[in-house]
Amino acid sequence: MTDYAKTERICAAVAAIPAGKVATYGQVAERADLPGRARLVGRVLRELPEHSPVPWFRVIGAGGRISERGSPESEEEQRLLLEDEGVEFSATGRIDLARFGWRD
DNA sequence: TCCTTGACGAGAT
DNA sequence: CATCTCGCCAAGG
Repeated sequence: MTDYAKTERICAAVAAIPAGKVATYGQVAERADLPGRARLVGRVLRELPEHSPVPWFRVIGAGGRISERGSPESEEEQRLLLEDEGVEFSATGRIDLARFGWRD
């Protein structure tokens, strides 16, 4: 399995998340047939080009929180994009996976 | 080639 | 809730 194929599968898994729902890194990894490779998912999303059609913002950490990265602007952008789709955040900034978590 | 760094995660303390 | 440890592994130094 080439690295390119892994990236493709991860992007496909992310693209499969319906609007208004969110999935965890680990969930995406499983879906991409790469169980236990959550970090790789984070890597791939980090490398995505600016205007990628991949809905990277629908991927959050297992705790229902937006993962930290260098810039707070990007995290804020993610929150706004999700809120635009109807995803709600608690007062502590967490998303209720029971309500907005993606399941087939 | 070795070592460090992570958009991670589950479990233990 | 805050740390820590460990498993995972691609990239870059």
